[in-house]
Amino acid sequence: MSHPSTPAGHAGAPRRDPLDGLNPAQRDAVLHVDGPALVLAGAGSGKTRVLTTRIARLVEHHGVDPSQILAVTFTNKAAGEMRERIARLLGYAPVGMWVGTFHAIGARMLRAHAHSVGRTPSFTIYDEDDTTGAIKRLLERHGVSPKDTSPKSVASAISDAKNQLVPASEYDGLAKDPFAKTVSLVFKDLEPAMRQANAVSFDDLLILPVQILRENAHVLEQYRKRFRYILVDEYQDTNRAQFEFVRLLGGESGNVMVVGDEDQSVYGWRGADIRNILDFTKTWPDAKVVRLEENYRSTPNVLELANVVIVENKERLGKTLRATRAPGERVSLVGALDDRDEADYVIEEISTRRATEHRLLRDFAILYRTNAQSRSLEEALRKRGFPYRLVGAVRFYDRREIRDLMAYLKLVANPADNEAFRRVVNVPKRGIGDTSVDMLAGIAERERVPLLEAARRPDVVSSLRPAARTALAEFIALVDRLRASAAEASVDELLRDLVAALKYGDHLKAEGPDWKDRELNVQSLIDGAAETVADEGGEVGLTPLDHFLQKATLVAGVDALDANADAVTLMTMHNAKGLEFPVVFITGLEDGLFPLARAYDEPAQLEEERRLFYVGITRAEEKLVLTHAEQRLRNGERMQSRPSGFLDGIPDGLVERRMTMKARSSGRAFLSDFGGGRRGGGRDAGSRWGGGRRERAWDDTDEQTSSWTDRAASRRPGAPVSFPAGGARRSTPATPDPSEESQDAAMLVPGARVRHRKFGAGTIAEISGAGRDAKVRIDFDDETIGRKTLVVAQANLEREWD
DNA sequence: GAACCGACCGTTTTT
DNA sequence: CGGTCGGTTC
Repeated sequence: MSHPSTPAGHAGAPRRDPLDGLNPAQRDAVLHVDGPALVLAGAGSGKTRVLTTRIARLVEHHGVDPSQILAVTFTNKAAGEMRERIARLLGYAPVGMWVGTFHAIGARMLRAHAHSVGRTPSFTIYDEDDTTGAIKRLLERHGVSPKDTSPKSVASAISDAKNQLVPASEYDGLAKDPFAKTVSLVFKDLEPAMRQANAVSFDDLLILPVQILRENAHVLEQYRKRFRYILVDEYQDTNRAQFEFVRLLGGESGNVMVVGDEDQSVYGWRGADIRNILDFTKTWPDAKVVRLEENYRSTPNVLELANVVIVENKERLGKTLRATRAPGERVSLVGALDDRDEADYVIEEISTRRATEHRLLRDFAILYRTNAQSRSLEEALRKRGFPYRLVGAVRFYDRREIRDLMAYLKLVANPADNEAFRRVVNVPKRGIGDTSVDMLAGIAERERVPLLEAARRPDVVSSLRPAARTALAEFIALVDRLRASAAEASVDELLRDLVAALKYGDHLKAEGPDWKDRELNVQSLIDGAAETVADEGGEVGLTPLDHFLQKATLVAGVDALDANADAVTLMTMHNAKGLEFPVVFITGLEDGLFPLARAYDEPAQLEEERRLFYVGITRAEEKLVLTHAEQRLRNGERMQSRPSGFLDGIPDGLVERRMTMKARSSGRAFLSDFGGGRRGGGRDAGSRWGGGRRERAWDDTDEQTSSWTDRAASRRPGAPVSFPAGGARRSTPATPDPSEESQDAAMLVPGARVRHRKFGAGTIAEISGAGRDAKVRIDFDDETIGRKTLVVAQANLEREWD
């Protein structure tokens, strides 16, 4: 591969020494050759440069064959960038090196050993929906209604177990409460069912390779020999299974270099275990530890804020970012009236800065905690006519038309894929509804064959209506025909064939007015397929279709991010990890939203939220703007909010506080107070803004929230305000029905007997908070349930009179 | 079996 | 508010 545009590609021209310009710590890490190493890399400290330079050195100076290197990244996009940078350093693209996400690498390994876990190399990767669907079917088989045990919660319980490498057999022993028992039931059935469908889940991509490595000494030996050097990026986000994978492959030599930042660990909810990085030196006691603390990305102002924020956390190895750049603008903290006002402010600010600072739209990123927040921002951008790219919310591959066509392809690649079969057997409508599919499923289960096989049986066919009979025959014929051509045809050819045979265009037109967009999506799918065929994965014995499906299933939202487009970027802070922008807005800094309300209970969760804030802050190169709104539309309901607790510890002078025009003219007491700095006065006694220090329990804040809400309500009669208490999940007029309120209030007394839909009867032990955040601790009569803390507004409790 | 309608529900983050 | 699911009707 030649790189005519990169200086490194010029033959003969002396390449700059890659070690030039590295600071001592970076150099230390780069020059490390054998043995384990932990690189604690603060945000913006040049860790990618360290990783790529080290790999290039291993190849160039230590005679390591590229095929002996395994590099794991967090996203496919990061993998692509790493490849590119290594190629640039070397002056050529290395062959045989494995660079990819854990999932992609796991999939690749699994293809090679599919037989040993009862799959063929053409196995399907079930996405979350597919896996949940399969679980739903198993629940039904056990006569469990998906109503009282949601398949999703079972799926996530199983996923948690898998990520911690707890097998079904072991889980069974641990299952105590009724829910866990149900989970266990399904868990045991899941692997056989997945085998039968020749499918694996996302989690399986991690745990099956681990299983293979554990159970086959020779395979393990083979991979250990092959991967002499292992590098793992974003190590703080690895889970137990990934840890074990690395540990196994690392072997005794332990040529494992992990790079991470415990302050940026934000995937605990997905099973990531921050201990992996905190305890790395326990696993490898002789590991070399390098700290990269010099930050090349952000101005001192931004960094100082980042440090102030993160220092509140306890679970840290501890490091402090040191600025290398010249001081820039101060960080702004802006109070807005509501989410629309906030959005308008942000877009206006972008507009101004673009004009006065000659910035491109792609220099701006707007970050938020939850995807739902993108809406008002998008609206404001559209109003202005600013192009934007939205990362993550609805992935391309999640669109219905794409999923349908992909399901056809999956079924073609893997005729045992029952989830795919169910999805498309009646798309477009061909008269094969639920009853027919249920009948098929019954036979398939009895005969232990996939649905598609069952559909071929004569007894099945004869019991269908004539119309359905021919329709089913045609469907099978189509799948068979595509399957025959899949061995040779390219994926885009297959897709074109499929779309024509289904008259898919007509189908889309019949489905609704947005068919033009959807048709365009189909076209991009075909175009994308045409491109994918071109880049070769280097695996043997697989069809282009297999390659395509695997890649498509494992793409993430960020992977699609086009760095060249001149557009404002909108995304969650999770998605922003690893990215940087000259100007960054972090929006929605309000209690209950960021940090999310549910994080209050658990200190660990609150720390994770704070780390997420830290990630957001450190995305900014030159200018950071933090915003919050007084009220916000959430679930179609107006919510009153107060500024995030994260803002409390920020000293005056570090940020410049402002308000939008609307917020100022609305003249709220707390906002003017807020704008004037952190003096006492004008506020309720005990207000956080009244100068209290940071070390305060979170529990005592609820009361203030509600008292403030009440005050606001009384100040502006008639204003729609979300009201406290007892499952009142709607906008309530400022004068709520008193009977309703008192009833609810009467219920919330310690000692009162209540009944919960799922947990049964119990006694209230304790009450905390008020309003929407009110929580009750209940001792349930059922001992297997025991004591639980529930949010009143969600628990739907009934008073039990006895 | 399909189209329509209303109830419900849920909202963190993603490979 | 918006999407999904289940039930009802044709």
